[in-house]
Amino acid sequence: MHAGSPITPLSLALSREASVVAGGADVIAVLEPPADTGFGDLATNVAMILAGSSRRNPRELADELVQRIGAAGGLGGYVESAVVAGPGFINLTLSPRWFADAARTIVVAGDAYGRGQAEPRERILIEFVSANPTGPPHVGHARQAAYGDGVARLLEYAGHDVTREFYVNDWGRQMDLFGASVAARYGQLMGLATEVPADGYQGDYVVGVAERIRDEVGDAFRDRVDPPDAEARALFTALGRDMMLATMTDELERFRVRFDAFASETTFHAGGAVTRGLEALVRSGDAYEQDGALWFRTTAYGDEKDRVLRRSDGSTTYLAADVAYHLDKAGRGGDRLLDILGADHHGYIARLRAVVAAGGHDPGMLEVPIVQLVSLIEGGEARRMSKRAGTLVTLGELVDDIGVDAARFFLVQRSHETAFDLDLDVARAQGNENPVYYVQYAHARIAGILMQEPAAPAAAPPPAAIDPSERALLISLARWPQVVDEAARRRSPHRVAAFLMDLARDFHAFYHRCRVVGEAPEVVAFRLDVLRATRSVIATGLGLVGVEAPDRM
RNA sequence: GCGCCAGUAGCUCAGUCGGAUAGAGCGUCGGUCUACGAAACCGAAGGUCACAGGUUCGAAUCCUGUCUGGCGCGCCA
Repeated sequence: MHAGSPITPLSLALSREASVVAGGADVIAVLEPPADTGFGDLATNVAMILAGSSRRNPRELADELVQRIGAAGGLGGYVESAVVAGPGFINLTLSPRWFADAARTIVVAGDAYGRGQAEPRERILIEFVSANPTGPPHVGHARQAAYGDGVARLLEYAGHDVTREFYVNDWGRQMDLFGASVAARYGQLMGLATEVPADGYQGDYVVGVAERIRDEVGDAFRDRVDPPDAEARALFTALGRDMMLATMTDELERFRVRFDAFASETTFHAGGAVTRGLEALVRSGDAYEQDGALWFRTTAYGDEKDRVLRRSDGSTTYLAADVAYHLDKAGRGGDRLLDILGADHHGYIARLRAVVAAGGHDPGMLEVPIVQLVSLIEGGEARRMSKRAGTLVTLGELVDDIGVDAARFFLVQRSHETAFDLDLDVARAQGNENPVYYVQYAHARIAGILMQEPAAPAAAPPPAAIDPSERALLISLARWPQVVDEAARRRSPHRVAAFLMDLARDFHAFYHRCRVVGEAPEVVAFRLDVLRATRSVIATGLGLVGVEAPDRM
């Protein structure tokens, strides 16, 4: 049951009849495309559902329901025939009037067709990508960005109030190492024999960071980097952080991913929020001292073991900052928190949930979708990537290679729960082996026809006959509101991509069987609506996965 | 050893709160441009849905067990 779908009136009318057959029980008849299009346009298993509760023969119930459909004038003239098949399915063949009305409805709704299906509407804070600003974003970040932004767009379209947030992990050991690495490279630029720490950042981009710092400060720190003093370390770390964060956001923006807010780990430390968070946990009895360290009793909330918040040397762990951050997020008054994490962080979920629960919030408000790994295939072989050796493929390189549209479509096409291999040869292809162009081409083709501005009569009756390809196309279009709803509820933008492939296929088949220009007036009128409706839904769907809908290619 | 995710066509993957003969793209084979864009369409071949039990009118889907792969199991982040 989805507002705006041309299937909904049918479903409601059928539900009324089914309730009567069931003796007054409340029934919802779900209408879906049948397994085989030869069976009809839509099918329902409602008789089989009723058979279960009323202990009656499903086929007998179906027969009765079919009679009532006939008596009800074919559900308002929309049903041409209804037949019982198989174990008790009812197959409906719809009338030309339904198809004409459906196309018109979608055209009139335009971009709003499918929008606002969410119930109830929520204020959702979605955090994703969140990385150490110690290097450029890589392919793994790209998948998380494509997924996180896809979910955000989907939730917005479904009617939720969404905020995209990037948590900057700009504090701690990794940042210190990064700062030391930058300082060493700066020293080398000054002609010194400084060396990047063995466990530091070896990538060439660090040289670039050092060069830009040299351009700013000149040789002022020449004598302070071998070894670097505290002030020098802080400066190189801070400048490096700013540059890398700027690189990340620039690259992500080029990838069509923008954030509404940034949260800095350093800020939580500097502002005292980390200390206050730990004190709150101690006060509530959720944290305790042992062996000189401060422990978070996460086992009380389902974790397998307790976790250290403050080490015996007095320094705080990553988790301590996340306590502050998540208490902050949970306390902002929204309904739901989404943390998009990579597969290597899934062991962290129980800890985050414990933070939310210990803060007195419903732990159910926190959802943590896990994005599995993506690897690159080229020439039939896995492309080796190592962060240490600096051979990671960056987001920027990926975009330069295959383009934003292909990158986003490929990365969001597969369920985030599945580790998958991205074949660069296929993604790079400009031709027919590339799925993203298959969908875009459908959009461009429609634009091409509409640009000819074919004339149509203002008000035309439905055409006498509807082609099978038109039936398939309209039924697909009618499913869109439900696709949006399911994809949003399940945080699964890949369902949008899969739908677009189906829709494009239906359109291309229609295109080859049905002409628009030069047909009878009522046929032209109908098919123009079909074209406009299809173009609108494709454009909307592509927009939800961050891909452009070109008028020509 | 424990936890999470996965195992579906030659390859990459959809489909998983039970429904009819299990799908798509790529690849392979064969057709289709003197009519709106052939970046397209039509057709064919290709499957023990990892395996074994169970639940029921009906299981790729739910339950149990087994096998295989990825990731994780730190006073790292």
